[in-house]
Parts: sequence; C-alpha cells; structure tokens
Amino acid sequence: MADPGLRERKKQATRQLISNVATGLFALRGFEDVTVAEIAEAAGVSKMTVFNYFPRKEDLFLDRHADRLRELTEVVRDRPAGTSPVAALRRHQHELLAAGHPLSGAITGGSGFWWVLNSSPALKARWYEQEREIADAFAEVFTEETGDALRSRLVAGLLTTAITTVFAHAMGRIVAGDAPETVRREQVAVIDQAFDLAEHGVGAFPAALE
Amino acid sequence: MADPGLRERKKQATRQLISNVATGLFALRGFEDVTVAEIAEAAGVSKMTVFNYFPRKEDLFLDRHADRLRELTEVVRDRPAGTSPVAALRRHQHELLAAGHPLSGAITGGSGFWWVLNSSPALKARWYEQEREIADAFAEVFTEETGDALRSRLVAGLLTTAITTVFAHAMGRIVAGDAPETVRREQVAVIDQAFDLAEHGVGAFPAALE
DNA sequence: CGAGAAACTTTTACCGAGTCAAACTTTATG
DNA sequence: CATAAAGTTTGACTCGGTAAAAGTTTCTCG
Repeated sequence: MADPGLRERKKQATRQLISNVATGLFALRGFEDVTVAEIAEAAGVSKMTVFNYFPRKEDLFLDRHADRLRELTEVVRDRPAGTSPVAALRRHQHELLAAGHPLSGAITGGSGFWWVLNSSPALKARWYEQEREIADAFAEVFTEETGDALRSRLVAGLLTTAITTVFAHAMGRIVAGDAPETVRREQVAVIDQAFDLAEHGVGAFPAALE
Repeated sequence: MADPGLRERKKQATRQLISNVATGLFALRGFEDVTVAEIAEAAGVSKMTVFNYFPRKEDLFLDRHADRLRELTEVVRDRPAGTSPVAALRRHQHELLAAGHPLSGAITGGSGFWWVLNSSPALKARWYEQEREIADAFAEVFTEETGDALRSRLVAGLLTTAITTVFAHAMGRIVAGDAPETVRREQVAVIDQAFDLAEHGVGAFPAALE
C-alpha cells in the first residue's frame, strides 16, 4: 500500500486513461454512439483491456460507484453512538453540499453528467441498480444491528429514496439552467425536507381529493 | 375492440405462444442459458418476430409490467375522495393478498418466478427499472395534484419502497420454503408495518448503537 | 545481475442480443 | 377478385461481452 510499485502505478494510469478517454467521448456524443472498440483505440489499448478494467461498458461512465457505496455505508455503520441513521445521513448530505462535492448534485459540471446519463436507457438502468445496491448495503447494516430484516429493508429503502431524490432534484435544477449558487443555497432546505419526510412519514400527502 | 378480427386474434395468440414457450424454457434452465433464437425456434417463429412482440429479451419474462403499472396508477389516481395515497395503496395490497393475487408475493408458484428473476443480473436490473417506473408514475400523479414536484417524488419513492419490499419479503419467505398459508396469514401484519413506516416515518430506527 | 515466475496485454475467434431492409405471405377492403 | 395493408421471414450486419492462447512486461529471489 505504501509503495505502489511500478506495476500497480501503470495499472492505475491505464485505468485512469481509459476512463478519461471514455468520459470525453461520451460527453461529446452520448453513451450509445460511442463503441467500446472506439474507446480502446482512442486510448491506445485493446478492447479486451478495456473490459479487464471495466466489466461492463456502463462502468466506464459510472466508475465512482464503489467509492460512493463505501462512503455511505461507513456513514451509517460508523455513526456516532446515540445517532440515528437518519440523522447521520442527513448530516452527511449537508456536508457534501457545503463541501461542493459532486455527489451533492449542486455542482456546475453536473449538467454534462446528467445529459450523458439520460442519453441511454441502459446507463440509467445501471444507475438505478447502483442505488439499489446502496439500499441493500444499508439494509445489511441495520439487519446486523437489529436482526429485523424486514424493518431494516424498509428503512434502508426509505433512506435511499431520500438520498437519491435529493441528488436528482439538484441535478435537475442545474440542467434546467438554474444558477449553481442558487441551487446550492436552496438545497439545504431540500435535504431537510427529504429527511424530515423519511423521519416522520408522508402522512396523508397529498391532501385528499376534493 | 368489440370484434377483434382474425388478424388481431392471431397476433394475440402468437404473442401468448411466444411468451408461454419462453417462460417454460426460463423456468427449466434460467434466463441466460436460453437464447432468443432458441425460443423462436421452439415457438415455430422467426427471431425477428420475437423482437416484434417483445422489444427486449427481458420483456419476455416480465411481461405483466404494463398491467401492474396501470393498476397501481389507477389505485392512486382514482382513489376515493378523502382517501390518502398511503391508505389507498395499503388497502390495495391487502386486497391483493386476500385475493391470492400473484402480485401479493404470497403465492405458491412464486418460487419459480423468483428463481428465474435471480438467475440473471440483467433481468433483475430490468425489474428494478420497472419499480422505478412505478415510482415515476406515482410522482406524476402527485405533481398534477399538488404542483409540488419535489415532495411528490419523495412520497412516490417512499410508497414504492413499501410496495416492493412487501412483495420481496413474501417472495423471499416462499422461496425459503415457508408454507404459503403461513406466509399469507402473516403478510397482513407485514403490509401494515410497511405502510405504517411510510406514513409515520422511520424515526430513530435502529435504536442508537451501544 | 539474471532467470524464471507471475501479472498484464494482445490477438483471434467466437456467441448472443438487437437492428435494418428487402422479399414474401397473409388478412382486410372495396 | 384485385390490391393494399399488415405481419412475417430472411439474411446480413453491428456491438457488447467472453474465452483461450500467445506475447510482453514487471517482479522476485537465488
């Protein structure tokens, strides 16, 4: 770990190169119109090598998932004693926002990301799958803690919904052209609304029909 | 509509035949190990025809989605005046269960369905995508009613989580070998637990660490 | 340092999903 | 009954993804 070694360094460099090349091409022409063969050629590498690093084409674009999953899992698992998962996650979302982190959704460059994501149903499907993986990870943590698998999965689902909706909301506004600064400012309330809802329930929303 | 006509009848018959053949093969050998060409041949039809009826291979197995989506949307949109979406959906789940409907999850033959579904990541991904479509449909209804897109999407997500988790829970028990009658009896409480959670929130679950 | 093992890459060949266009067959219509 | 319209088939093709074997590069250890 301390000394990466030449081999490991080269691997990381190759991986990064492929990812960068791919991201660039996707940003220009969308996901489907770029073939893996083309990415390989542009990166000066064989098609097989691309698949060595990224098992699915979708992973070329959504390559931060593993990090995100780990981070969120840690936030929940290693939360301070006496803190509920809702509180821990709420706090974490506020921190991401304050730090201007891409995963807050309220970030300038997000527009391109969202466009590419929506340029392909397959890519969006993978994105949803990753959200599901987050929910599953939460559920596992809760089940370990409580032994109540059903309730764990329910709570995990609700919390994941809050997180992903908050993100999508910010992204949507950025893409719609709202000023990032404005979105960022107003995201604070959005986060609280989402987690309040998860914490206290939807009640009778929406108001009953006439 | 009243008179289908020979043409239309033949189309429906062909569609049904393909679907049946496919389902049978999937049940025997799983999703991935059956090719579309094989299904076409077994149904006495060309590969192209299969794709005429089912745009994606996954749709050969998950061909009830459109019905489910329509039904759930109607439950929410056409709920009785004065009834909240939570109440309407809760009631609907109880009805499915009482009627022994497959979508209650507590059904004898469900085991095969679940096995096939889990035999393929691609298939599961499509399943999740369909759940997302349900959430989107709910969100659209709520947004029309209230104009509050953010809250609508949040609530839609929470409700969808309740529905899908309830279903998955029952399926899981059936597959685990629990007697369908037992599962069915105990599902009543499961449904209520899920919708209570959506209605009143997760609070501080799980109890603080230590 | 140098030889051999281990890890990574490339090549080649292949399979299956899905698309397209053109030819062909069946049902509908006047 | 003729002809249009709808549906099906054929064949060729693209692209994502896998497998195996051979070729390189880095590592390791005497």
